[in-house]
Formats: sequence, C-alpha cells, structure tokens
Amino acid sequence: MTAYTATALKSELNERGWRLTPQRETILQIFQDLPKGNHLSAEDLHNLLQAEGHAISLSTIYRTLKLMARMGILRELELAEGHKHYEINQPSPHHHHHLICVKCNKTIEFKNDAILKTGTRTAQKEGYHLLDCQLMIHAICPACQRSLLPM
Amino acid sequence: MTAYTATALKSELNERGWRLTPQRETILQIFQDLPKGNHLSAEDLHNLLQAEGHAISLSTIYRTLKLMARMGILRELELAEGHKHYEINQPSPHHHHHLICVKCNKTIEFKNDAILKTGTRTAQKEGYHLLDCQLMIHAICPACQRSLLPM
DNA sequence: TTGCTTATTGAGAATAATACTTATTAAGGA
DNA sequence: TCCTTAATAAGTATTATTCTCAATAAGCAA
Repeated sequence: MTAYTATALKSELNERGWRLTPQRETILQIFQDLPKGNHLSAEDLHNLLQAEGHAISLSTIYRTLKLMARMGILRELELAEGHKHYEINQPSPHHHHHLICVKCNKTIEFKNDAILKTGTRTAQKEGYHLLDCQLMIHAICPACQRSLLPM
Repeated sequence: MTAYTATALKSELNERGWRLTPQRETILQIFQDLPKGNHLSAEDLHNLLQAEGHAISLSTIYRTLKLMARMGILRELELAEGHKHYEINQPSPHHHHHLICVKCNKTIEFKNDAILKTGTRTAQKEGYHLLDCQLMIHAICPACQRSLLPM
C-alpha cells in the first residue's frame, strides 16, 4: 500500500549526490515485503538475504540500515538489549508504538494517532525535520510478574 | 522534591530478597542530586563517582543501572548511538520526553501529560506493570539541515 | 550481639554489535 | 563512452556491556 518505489528512493538519493545500488534496492524490497509488525536486526536481514541468494555483506547492511533510518525510510527500534531492529516507517494509519517487557522482551504493538500528531507538532515548533516518532513503554508482562526469577 | 529515600530503596530491595549496599545508595544519591534534565552514561557516572572519591567499579555501575531501570527508579535513554544514558524517573509533573537530532544528537526535552496517560492506560489494559514511558522523536535539527555533511 | 547464608562487589577477561580501513567495483553525470 | 567518486566486500578494530570467580559484607535468625 505504501508503494515507496525504487524510483522514489533513487531520486531522493541522487538529490543528495548519493547512488541507488542493487544492494539498497534489494534491502528496501525486503522491508516492503515484510509482513506487518515484523522487524529485522542487521543479522536477521543478512540471513534472510543469504537465504534468498543475495550475498550482501554485513558492512553494507549496517551502512544501509543507518542510511535509511536517517532518511526516514526505516525506523530504528530498541526492542531488546544489545542490538537494534528495523522496520518500514509507515505513515499515519499504520503508524504504531511498542509496549515492551524488559524481562522477556515480549512486545505488543498499539496505535494512537494523537501521539504522531504531538510528535509532528513538537518537531515543527522547534524547526526539526521529523524522521520518526515512537512511544516506548517499558514494563513487565503478566508472566514475568508472576515469575520468581531474579531481576 | 522526589525524596525517594534510601530507606524506601532498602525496603523495596529487601522485599525481593535483595540488599541495600553503600554503592547502590551512593548511585541513587548521585542521580537525585543531578540537576533536572541531566543524564549520565555508565562512564559519566563512573568518572563522577571517582571525582567524588567513591571507587565503585564499572561492573557494579552497569549492574546497578540495569537493576534500577528494571525497578522503575531510573529511565534508560537512547540519546546517542552506541551507549545508553540514565536519569531519575520522575512522576507526572516532571515527566518529560525527548526530541533528538540523529546527526548531532542535540536534544530538546518537552512535556506532555497526555502521553503518560496513554502509556499508563495501555500498560494497564494489557496487564503490564509500567516502568517507563517515553516518546522519542528522531529528527534533524535546523543546523544539521543546513549542513552539507554526508548522511 | 554473633554467626551463617548468600547476594554483591571488584578486577579482569570475554563477548558481540557495530564501525573502520582499503583495494576494487560500478553509478551517474558530462 | 568515459571519468569521477560513491559504494561495496572482507577483514580488522573498536568499544559498550556482560560474564567469571574469589573475596566481602548485608540481613536474617538464634
């Protein structure tokens, strides 16, 4: 539905003197084909690409993820300790937030249009160019509340 | 003003079979004395403690930060790439959020009571025990928009 | 108060995600 | 089609954080 095409990516890149490479195109495609609510770590993406026969190096993957996050194409999520996850940055009707259990990392997505509005307004007021806006709720899930494990 | 005392920390720890140590008490004190809006990385804290004559090991600092974040005493902030920052988790009138430039890390704090309400309601609905709730706005600041530096 | 159990600490080593380096390749403008 | 230079691959380097383990000291019970 988003239909952010490779052509659009190309012109955005070229505007800044950058280039559209097959690697970047492939990675964008992967994220667009990802079922809603899914997200990938750098290593997940690397494995997925290899499974599909695309031999894109880890360096390129890290560089591309960072680039696309800074372009506002991907969102960088901190869903577990120690590494980041990425997902397509969807506009309003699909835009969502995360409720995360800090013990087991169980994550629930939820929507709230008011939050994106607040974020947009706040960025605008300060003259910032908005890339992403996410409410992170850190909490302990019902199962972990019952568990007696330390921490 | 918060006046979350060492005694309160002690009983919360003891309830779970844990202990109040001088190290934990000192670290809590540091965060309580921190001017509003300030936050520390593990290394910042380590340096600050050393400057004040407290020789608390880095291991203990990392363990304590994680523990206090999971108790809801501290909030874990992702204000720059590569490492976390921590600040006291203040209740409603002081509770705030961050607007961050992904290029230079310039950060602006802002308040919005509706967000904490949304977070509280969402966690409750799912039976999660709320620890922290923060809206992260990733954006590019005016200065960096003008800059021609890559990325 | 004294002793006992065991959580916690300190020091250093280990881990792991990410960034860096450099020769090579190839995108995009002329 | 050529030329400039951004991007890639591969491997190495970095660095924040966690882990290991012996030594220490909370907090409970007698």
